[in-house]
Amino acid sequence: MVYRRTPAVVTRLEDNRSRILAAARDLVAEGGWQHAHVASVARKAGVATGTVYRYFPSKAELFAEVLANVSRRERDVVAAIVDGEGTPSVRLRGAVEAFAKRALQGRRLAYALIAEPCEPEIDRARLVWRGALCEEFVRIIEIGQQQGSFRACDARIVGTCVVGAFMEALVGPLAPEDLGDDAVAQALIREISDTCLAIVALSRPAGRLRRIA
Amino acid sequence: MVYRRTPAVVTRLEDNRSRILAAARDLVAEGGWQHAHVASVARKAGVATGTVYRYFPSKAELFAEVLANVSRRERDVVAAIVDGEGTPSVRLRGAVEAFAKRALQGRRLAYALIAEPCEPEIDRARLVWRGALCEEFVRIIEIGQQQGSFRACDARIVGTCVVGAFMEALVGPLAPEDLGDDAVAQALIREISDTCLAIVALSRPAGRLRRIA
Amino acid sequence: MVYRRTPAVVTRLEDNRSRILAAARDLVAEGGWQHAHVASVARKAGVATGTVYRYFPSKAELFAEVLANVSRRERDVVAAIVDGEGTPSVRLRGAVEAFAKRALQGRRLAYALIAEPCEPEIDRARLVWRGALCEEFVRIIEIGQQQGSFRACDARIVGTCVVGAFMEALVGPLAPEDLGDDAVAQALIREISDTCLAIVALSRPAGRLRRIA
Amino acid sequence: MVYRRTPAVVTRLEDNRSRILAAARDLVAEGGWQHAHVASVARKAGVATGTVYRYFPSKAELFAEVLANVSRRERDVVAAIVDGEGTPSVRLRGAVEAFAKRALQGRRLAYALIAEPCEPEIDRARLVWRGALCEEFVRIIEIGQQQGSFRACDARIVGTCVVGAFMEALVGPLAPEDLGDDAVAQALIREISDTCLAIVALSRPAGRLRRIA
DNA sequence: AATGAATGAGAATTCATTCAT
DNA sequence: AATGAATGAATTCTCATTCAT
Repeated sequence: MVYRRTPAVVTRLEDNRSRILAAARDLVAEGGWQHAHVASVARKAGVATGTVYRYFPSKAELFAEVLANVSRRERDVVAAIVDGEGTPSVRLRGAVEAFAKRALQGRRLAYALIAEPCEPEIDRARLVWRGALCEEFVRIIEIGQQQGSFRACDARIVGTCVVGAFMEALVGPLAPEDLGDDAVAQALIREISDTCLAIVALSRPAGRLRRIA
Repeated sequence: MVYRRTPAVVTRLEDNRSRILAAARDLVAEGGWQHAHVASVARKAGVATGTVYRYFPSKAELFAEVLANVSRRERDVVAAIVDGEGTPSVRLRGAVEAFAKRALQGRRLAYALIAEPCEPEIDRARLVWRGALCEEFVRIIEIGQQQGSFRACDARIVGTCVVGAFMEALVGPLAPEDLGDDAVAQALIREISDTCLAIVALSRPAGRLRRIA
Repeated sequence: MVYRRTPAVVTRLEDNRSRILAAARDLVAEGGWQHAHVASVARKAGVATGTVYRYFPSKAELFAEVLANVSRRERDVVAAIVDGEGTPSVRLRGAVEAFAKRALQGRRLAYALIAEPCEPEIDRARLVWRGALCEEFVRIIEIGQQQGSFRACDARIVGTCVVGAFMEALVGPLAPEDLGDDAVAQALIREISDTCLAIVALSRPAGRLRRIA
Repeated sequence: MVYRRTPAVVTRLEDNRSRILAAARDLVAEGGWQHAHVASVARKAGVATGTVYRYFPSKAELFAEVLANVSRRERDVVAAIVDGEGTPSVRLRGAVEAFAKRALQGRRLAYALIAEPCEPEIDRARLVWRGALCEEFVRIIEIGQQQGSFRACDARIVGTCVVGAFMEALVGPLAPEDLGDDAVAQALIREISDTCLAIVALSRPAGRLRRIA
């Protein structure tokens, strides 16, 4: 009882909590939601199953926090770039490439967190963070529009398209699987960031050009 | 044997199989894979659970067929447009808009079939059809490139981006939910098809233009 | 209705009944009771599942009849030998060898009918026919005892032992599997019939001899 | 972890595992494999069905262990006698009688474990232990042959016959059912062991004696 | 008489959550 | 605070039997 406030125990508690979170994250990174059972998490964290429930009220909330932790980090990285130096184009390209590089390092995790839903409650958490990530892209698009670098468009919708485009090409089920070669990965990232820039580029789409001509 | 040829029985046989398929599809359309249990399908189809197994060897094969049926239809619609008349730009825009219109009519179903996985076996079927749909977009991009209407790029990657872009904006978790208003839906579709055209448009990306200039 | 008595239909009925019985027997001969489903029987017999129930009130009664048919034939063969010519020893040996030869021609069937139980109701039928077969061996033992050729013993118990001995060696799970070679089969049958004769031979068992000596 | 060493918990763990095994064994002893369902075992053991799966990965492995436990004990008893004192005849007789006495105490169980198959996986376990038991009888026969006490024969085949003979008379479907009377049981056992000795006795089979004479 | 689709009770197995220790 | 065994509802699949046609 008294111990509760002693740093040692707090550390211990935090230790356990962190280890459970880390174990959960690693499990998702390895096998997606399919194998992310509470018992597996506990085993990997080196605690008893019941202990998981001392720190998290339910499986869903545990994994929602896993998702939030990872997603927040990605969002922050992107946000820092959006708020950084350079033209809107440079920043948009930088944000896409930064996200891509990180996602490619842990694609299974990225896929699970981004695209692979399972329980509705976890899905809700995903929605929040996917929205937060998208928001950053909406922001840079709006900045670009204000500066006259990007074409006029509904930034919210186009931002969603940008996110969809690079995610699908990076971690979607149709994304190339053999990215062991760094050069191949670099080329993929380049192509994707070119594509995302094209989405917001000033020039009118080809279809309209013709019609006008 | 003899009965097989009587229209009444043929109808009846087809009826049940179709009703099971329809029930399965509707269930997915309503609640995603989460609630797509064999027992629910049977109840909704008005048959016994065992009857489901007369027509489908397993739950996975039933839902794989649901997925294939819907997906094939979408793929065929898109393919017809890709093989149709008009400039590559007109055709790409047409394909995107046709898919969008249809997807918006049953977004929950579209989402489940496109993005929401569950059992690995069903997932495999999804992959096939998602790949087939993507292939159509790759094709029109390549046609556009050959005719000089679209920019030089890796058609496969960019095709994936196009698919990701419009799917995310249409049925992804960030897609707008209140599309009851037809005008709003029309505007969304327009914006998405503009965006997809922008992806392949001839003009060089804005980011590079600046740098060069 | 009227047709019922016309020979053609009677033939047809008998035809169907026989085909169902034959199909059932063949199925057991191929895969034991494990795969002896009513639907499989019907398919193999070329009739509808429901038709099986026109001729047999239940699965159990169908297979009980299969069992009875085959077993009766074996019993009759053995009975004929028991009632035939020759010394009791010759007849006992003949009966064992006749049974063995026939059993080896269809060991899966023999095993299923003799040793592999499944449903209690079928088991009851097996009991009857196994008893009938055993009875023939009891008879020949008693004849041998009356003629002073066989040792004094409880013919019923020893008859059971004889049946157990040759069945175990012939179709039991420990029986040799590779009897493709006729010479090997011949040797096995010889050894078994020697053994069965030894069971009833006049000489006192070795254990007693020693003690007396 | 810590608890594991406290006797109370060890007892408890062992208790439940044992109770499940005992319940499974009793269920087989009462009704054979027919009524040996996981749910019944759990009910009889006083635990939830899920608990069974904490201790055994599958129904088949649970019952395979039941079978192995009982069979190993029987095999060991027989092996000890085979490796014990006395002439081969005395030992063979002792082994048969020991097995018989034990088998008569739980005939339904003995029958189920010895003869009544059900699931192929359990069957495989049975085969192993039945073979192990048989092996002991083969061994004593070979010992007897080496010492000149038993007749020349294929020990493997004749060992199988011995096992078949006493099993059939003891627990086979033709074995007498009313063995409540100890005297009757004693007489049965005596007759069976006499018979098994006769199988290996030195004297030439009667059939041959006659012919030669 | 024949058909064979439909039935539905059952059986095995999983896993998030609880709770006595 | 930690443990981890126990729970049991939920889910998929099977197959003997029935019955409308």
